[in-house]
Amino acid sequence: MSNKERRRKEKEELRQQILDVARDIASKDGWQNVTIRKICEQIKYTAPIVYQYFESKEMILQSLRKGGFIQVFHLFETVDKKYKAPEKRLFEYALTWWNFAIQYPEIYQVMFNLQGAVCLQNEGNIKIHNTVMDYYHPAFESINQKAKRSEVYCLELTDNFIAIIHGFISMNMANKIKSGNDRALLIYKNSLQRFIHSINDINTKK
Amino acid sequence: MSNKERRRKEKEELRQQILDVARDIASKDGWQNVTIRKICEQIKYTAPIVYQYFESKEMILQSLRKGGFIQVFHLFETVDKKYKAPEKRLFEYALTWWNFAIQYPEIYQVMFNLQGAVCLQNEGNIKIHNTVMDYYHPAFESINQKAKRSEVYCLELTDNFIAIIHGFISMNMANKIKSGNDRALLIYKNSLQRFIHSINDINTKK
DNA sequence: TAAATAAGTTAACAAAGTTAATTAATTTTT
DNA sequence: AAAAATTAATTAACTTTGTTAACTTATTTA
Repeated sequence: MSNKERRRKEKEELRQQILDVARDIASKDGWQNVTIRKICEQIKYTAPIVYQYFESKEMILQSLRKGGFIQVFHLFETVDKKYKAPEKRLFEYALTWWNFAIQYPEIYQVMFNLQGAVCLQNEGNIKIHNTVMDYYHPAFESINQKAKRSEVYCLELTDNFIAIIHGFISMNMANKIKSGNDRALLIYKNSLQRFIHSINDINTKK
Repeated sequence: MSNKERRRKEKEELRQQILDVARDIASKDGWQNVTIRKICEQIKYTAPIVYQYFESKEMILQSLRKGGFIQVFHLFETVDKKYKAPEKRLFEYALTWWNFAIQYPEIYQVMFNLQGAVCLQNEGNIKIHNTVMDYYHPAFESINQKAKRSEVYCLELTDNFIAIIHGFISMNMANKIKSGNDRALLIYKNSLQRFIHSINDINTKK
């Protein structure tokens, strides 16, 4: 019966391989160039095999998206363990996010429908974001602790925080940071500091 | 000879019609569903005709992108005429941008490779952004006037400004604003205020 | 060993972008 | 005004893509 076990493992591995190859092609040639047949070329099988593992091409992307969110979530947890001060945490969430996007741009693209990575399924169906992982939460908590204001207002700050992060990252991804690519991270950090600082001000002035 | 004139005009009109129909389909069904054949169905011609007007499908998108940048640029000029105070201008640029994205999401998508509008041609070839129109400039000027710091630092603030704008808009476009869609604009405005405010602080504290 | 199941391949479809060949319409030239 | 040349448009066809159906080959089960 370890035969069956082995089979299951092999299938699991092939599934993973499909995901890996898709990523690999995306990272080399962009998501437009990820095709079922190219994937199959690399996994040494013919095209219909893929459909034993994924209902459709879109499901491959979706799986990668989900994996991306889970991974970021775990990175956030690590930050939570390592840092306690809310402003430090906020800063580190943002750095984590940035690093993730730099390290795995293809995944970031598929997570946010950027640069030709189209995967509509969960526009509207935001379950993945809201239930599987709520990537807002850690940031929200920290802003909550720091701003000491109404929940509504903290939610607003959180949206603001996310917008800065996502804005910078996607601008950087599209090469639209004018200050130059080498300075991009520095500028990002300064902007974060400025934002976190502005929460302080609001607080102290109150 | 007014025959030739008329012909030229007709051609110009058909070209424009192709662009309009492409937009129309994108706005109704998303960019994934914009196909040459569907465009032709609506302009009452067969597919190869399109290639007399556009080298490729990508060129259609590119033309729309360019048009989008030019339009935003003109809107910025209007703001410049209407408002003189740098902080007011900054605020109005951002509102202009937001309104544009709300009014023409398809165009915004094609301008920034969002939501499946893929048009790579000018990744790298940033000429359209830099020479045809330099959408950074109006914001940059105002930040310059307001912050009264080194050029490098102002450029940095500009990047920050743009990141907030683009971050909010694309988050909103992807329905990721947690505070709720109706509150999105309000939150956006507050965030802008917070940013503009933070420039002030830096200034006065110096 | 025969029957049932699983795994994989080949063949084929439809839709998409694109190009070539061909026909229809118009303009130009004689 | 008729023939030649040019322009406009269509049909046919090619390639690539996602996807499915039909078929073949292996493997497991009885």
